[in-house]
Amino acid sequence: MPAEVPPRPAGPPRMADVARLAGVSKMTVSRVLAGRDASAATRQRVQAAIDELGYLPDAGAGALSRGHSEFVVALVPSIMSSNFADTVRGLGDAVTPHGLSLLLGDTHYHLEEEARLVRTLLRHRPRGMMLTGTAHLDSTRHLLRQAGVPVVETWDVPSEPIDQWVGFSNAEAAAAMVRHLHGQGYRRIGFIGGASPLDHRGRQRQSGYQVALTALGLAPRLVEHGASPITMSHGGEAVRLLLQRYPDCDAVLCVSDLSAFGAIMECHRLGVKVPGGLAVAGFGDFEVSRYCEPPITTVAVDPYTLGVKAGELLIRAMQGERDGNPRPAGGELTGYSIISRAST
Amino acid sequence: MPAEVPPRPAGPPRMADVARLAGVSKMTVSRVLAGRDASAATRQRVQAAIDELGYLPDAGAGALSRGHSEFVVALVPSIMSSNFADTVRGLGDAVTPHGLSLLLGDTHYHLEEEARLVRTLLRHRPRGMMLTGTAHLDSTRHLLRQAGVPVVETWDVPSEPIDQWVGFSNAEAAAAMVRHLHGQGYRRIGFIGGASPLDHRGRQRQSGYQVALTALGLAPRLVEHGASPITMSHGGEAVRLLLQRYPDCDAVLCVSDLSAFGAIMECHRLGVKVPGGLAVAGFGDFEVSRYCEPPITTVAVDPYTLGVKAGELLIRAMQGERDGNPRPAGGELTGYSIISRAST
DNA sequence: TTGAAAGCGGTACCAA
DNA sequence: TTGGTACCGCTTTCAA
Repeated sequence: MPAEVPPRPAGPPRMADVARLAGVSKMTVSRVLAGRDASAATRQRVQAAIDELGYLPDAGAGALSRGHSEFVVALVPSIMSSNFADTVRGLGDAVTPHGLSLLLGDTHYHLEEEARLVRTLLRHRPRGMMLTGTAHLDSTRHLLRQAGVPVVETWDVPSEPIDQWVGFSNAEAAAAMVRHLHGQGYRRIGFIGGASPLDHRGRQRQSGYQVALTALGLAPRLVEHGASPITMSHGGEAVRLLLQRYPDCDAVLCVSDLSAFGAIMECHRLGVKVPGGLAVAGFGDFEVSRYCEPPITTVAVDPYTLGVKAGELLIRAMQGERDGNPRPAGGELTGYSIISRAST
Repeated sequence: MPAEVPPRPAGPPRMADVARLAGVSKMTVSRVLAGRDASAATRQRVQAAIDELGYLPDAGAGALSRGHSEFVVALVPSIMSSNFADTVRGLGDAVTPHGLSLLLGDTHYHLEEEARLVRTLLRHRPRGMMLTGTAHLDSTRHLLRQAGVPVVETWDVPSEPIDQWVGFSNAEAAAAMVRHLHGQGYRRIGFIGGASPLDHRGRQRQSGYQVALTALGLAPRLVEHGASPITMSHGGEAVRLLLQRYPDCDAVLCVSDLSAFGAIMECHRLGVKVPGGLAVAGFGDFEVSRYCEPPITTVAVDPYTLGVKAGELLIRAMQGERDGNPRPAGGELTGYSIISRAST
């Protein structure tokens, strides 16, 4: 068989192919695609050519020419956490209608990995970037500021914001739960958290617990156990340690609903009644807390809306850049609410 | 204040800036970045300039010039499902070490949305694409085949594969669970599934249940309730319906561990003993099934490894393209296992 | 080992 | 309303 001479190096059809088939210039094709001025007849011919060839404009080439991409970055500590997944979903729902696509990065709760991902993903010149949490390496902050890309930090209140933010105070929310338990009559309130210093939100919750407890004149009963992400099994193991070290505990606040659930299940096995023997409260309002037995008292924080709001802030920042307006600084404090259920 | 004349239209530093600062040509910078031939002295000067300017190469421009991008697409029905999130994590862990970034799409269990996402994300000329499930619109298949991008379908066994695949037979796995229940002595086995025809894997599990039941000479007891994604509350509601319609049920297989958990919690409330009054089995081996009381008998399918394998198949296909080898067709059947716990 | 020129696939700008 | 040209930032190719 004789070597065929390929007319073109194969690959998907280009705008030039469409132009040729429609008998117009590339520019006219470009205009039709952008929905700009073109006669009805031309528009139709071009559209026919596009359909026939199955032409899809190259987003990268367009971005290079236009000067900006169509990406928004979402960085989460763990996509496996339904909480963060929900925030990503909210972000997606907010930005995809604007023609933007989501670049996802999972930092695995490592600030170094976060820095690496920021570097890598910044190379794609995203229109905006959502970060989870407010603890970042200096190099990350520096990179982000220098890149000038709109940033939204979420899930916490930054003491030193990179740009915009939307979140709530994990410390205050945990403190509110402590006061709630105190209001219910509990006095020997323990805390089950993770052992990892990297889980900044977990540390904040723990510190809120300690501050509130001290304010009430009570003594802390603390168990730090398990690496992030905190799981149900961590909760089960931690509650054993708690009951061992502090047998007089009448209530415990867990750093996450996952560990609260694990703790309650372990209590079942140990023959400890919940809430009679030990009241158990969680954090995050996971689905499991609503449906388990007993349902778990928790702090609800609405992760989906957090993501939606982050997306809206990014969109607004993008529009501001287009219109030459200064970036709207500051952030938004979102609420949390104590949901009292049968576990306390 | 006199109008300043901007030397450049601002923006991040370009390769030309690095070249100027280092006193070399763009090409030399490009070579240093690619780790190709360059004298040690030059290499050092260039690196110094890169560091000083904080230069990050533009990935889009590079992709345009090189002829291929650095993206892999992950399409899931719902990022909120810890199962699919785990697969995305596996895919990420497999491809990011190769310098690739994840473009995420959430189809919300809609084939039309999937088609839309495939269109949009194909415009970024990804190196590979992971799809969840094997049910797709014809237009989606057509688009993908025409684009010639390596595709891996996951979480099921395609009867008409688009390209490669890695998964297991949801029908067979459900049938195996039915046989397991039968082996435990149960004879009046019900099934709780979703009402949505869009959840193809759910339908497959249901059909596997029916086939196995028929083979055993037993009569089906079916409840279809709730839209995808199936939640814990769906399970609770469905089990009420089941016990109402088929009060003689001695066991039930749920389409997901989530609904199994919801069903068990509802049984607690109804005063139905599990497994004494009703044995409950799930599907998916979610964390909650391991730690709840009683622990749930389920089908384990290892979603993380599914993602890793999908990533490896894509990487291999990419390498094959580079080396001019034909795309390795076919797929990989992954295992599942019945995990017997106290709920049955 | 290094550099100059061309071109990847689009869009902005200006002219017709 | 349409087309030509330059150029976005990088890599490939070829020559020095």
